[in-house]
Amino acid sequence: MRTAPTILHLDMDAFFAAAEQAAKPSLRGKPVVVGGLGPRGVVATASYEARRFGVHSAMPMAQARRLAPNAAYLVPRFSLYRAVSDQVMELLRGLSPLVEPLSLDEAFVDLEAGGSAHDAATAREAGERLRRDIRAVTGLTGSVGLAGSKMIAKIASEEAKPDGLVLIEPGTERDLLDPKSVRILPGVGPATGEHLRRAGMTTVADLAAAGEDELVRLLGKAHGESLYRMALGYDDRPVVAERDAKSVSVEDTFDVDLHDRVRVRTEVERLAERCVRRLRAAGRSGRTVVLKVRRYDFSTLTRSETLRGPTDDPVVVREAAARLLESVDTTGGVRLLGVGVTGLADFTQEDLFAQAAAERAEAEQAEAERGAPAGVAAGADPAGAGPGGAGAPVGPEAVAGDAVDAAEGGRVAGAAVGTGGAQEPSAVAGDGEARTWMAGQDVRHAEYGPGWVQGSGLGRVTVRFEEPGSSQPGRVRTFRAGDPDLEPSDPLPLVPGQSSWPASLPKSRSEEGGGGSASP
DNA sequence: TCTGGGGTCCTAATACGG
DNA sequence: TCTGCCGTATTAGGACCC
Repeated sequence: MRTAPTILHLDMDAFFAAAEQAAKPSLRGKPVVVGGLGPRGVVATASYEARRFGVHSAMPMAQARRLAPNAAYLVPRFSLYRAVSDQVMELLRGLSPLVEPLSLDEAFVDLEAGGSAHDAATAREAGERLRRDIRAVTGLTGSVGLAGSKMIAKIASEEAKPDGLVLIEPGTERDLLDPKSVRILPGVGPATGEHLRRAGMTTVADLAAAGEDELVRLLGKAHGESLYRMALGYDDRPVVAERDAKSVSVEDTFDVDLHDRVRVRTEVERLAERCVRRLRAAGRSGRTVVLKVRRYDFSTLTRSETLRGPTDDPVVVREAAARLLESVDTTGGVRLLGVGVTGLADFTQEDLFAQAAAERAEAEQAEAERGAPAGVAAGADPAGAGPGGAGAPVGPEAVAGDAVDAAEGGRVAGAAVGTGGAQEPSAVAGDGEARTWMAGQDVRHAEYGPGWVQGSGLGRVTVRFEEPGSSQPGRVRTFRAGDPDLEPSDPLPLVPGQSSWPASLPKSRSEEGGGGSASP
């Protein structure tokens, strides 16, 4: 808590959707929905135009389509959002070295630590200048909250949306908080909100009036105490620049529940490989392997195993995940599988070789001691099998809607090496063969230049030829899906001629980017 | 056509060494 | 030797966030 409103919270407005609209002139002013396009997809971001139809994030895509049948439905392109996000974060770091990113589109900045503001007037000035700079560099709008604490700054930026700035003078926090729903406080979600409602508390003022003891009785010590402080507007959490990740995980929801035990096992192995690839890319290793299974009825269970030391060996993680799967009942069907690693450490290569060897030796010894034939589980699957051995390729079926797999269809093509799925390379095949085109993906045509996929199916792909700088909607043309003149391309800067735009987007990051919904 | 993916943090039960 | 207690890990689950 400080006496000057020098903590800034920036929240980009409808970020994914706004970036798509900036990239695709024909979508400006129209409802745009970004999210998973598979049968089990959900909305990641809806443009303000789409929100008017009642579409909002986390809504099942099917419901969104019913509400706004004429909106543009696009798969997320994380490479684009990351590039824009990098530009924005760079501007924030110009204000202060103390920048705490919360996600691609949100961050706290400690203006005081950066010397860019010391009172309300200078803070407001810095905030307005930031908003102008963001618009100039990215073409997008962001909302800014300024306050003496993180919590209030975040609530202020929410108040400022869209495209505004709100400054809360320290000392006036409770005027802002008191009438609001308990749900605006961080940590109060659907469950806690309902809990509080049943206890007769719906506003923040109700919480403050109830007192700390009552909240602790209701919600437990940690949650109750922190909630009481928040309700009074007390929050002295500092802005923290760098925070190391504490876990790495990957998961896939399947378009149709998996029933085949063998298939479940191959999927777990694929996920383990993907997880390790991410772990290694981050230069980390982990000690605890976690398996996550969501069953047909949406019940979720996790199983974990802690190793004797951290590892980044794919064999070790895969085998641990497979062991964990043995203890899970999957009859009835599996909706989602996930593999994660926690207890992260920075790794050293030597340790890991030793670790893997020790791990295997120990396992074999254990088997031997039990009198079981050595290495039934371990030996059955030689290390060489690799990702290629995993699972039937996901068949991109033109019929049931395109967007079968990972978010970044287009760019993934350029990075097929890094992405375990056997299906992606199909997009990179140069000729005749049918390719997977994802709604929204960037392409370039040898004759017509840059454009984006408007739709695909039945061996055809429809492309609109326009780019961020175009002043009006571009022409639409349809090609054979296998047209050799058409190829995936990287996103262009939203504001032409930006020197801060990554010249070549980092291919190695392709592993992230959710939406991965694998066809059975 | 119900309900993504990648995280963090908290709690409670249980195990274990002393 | 048995029992109680304490602190620490491990494991599982759940709430929450974007």
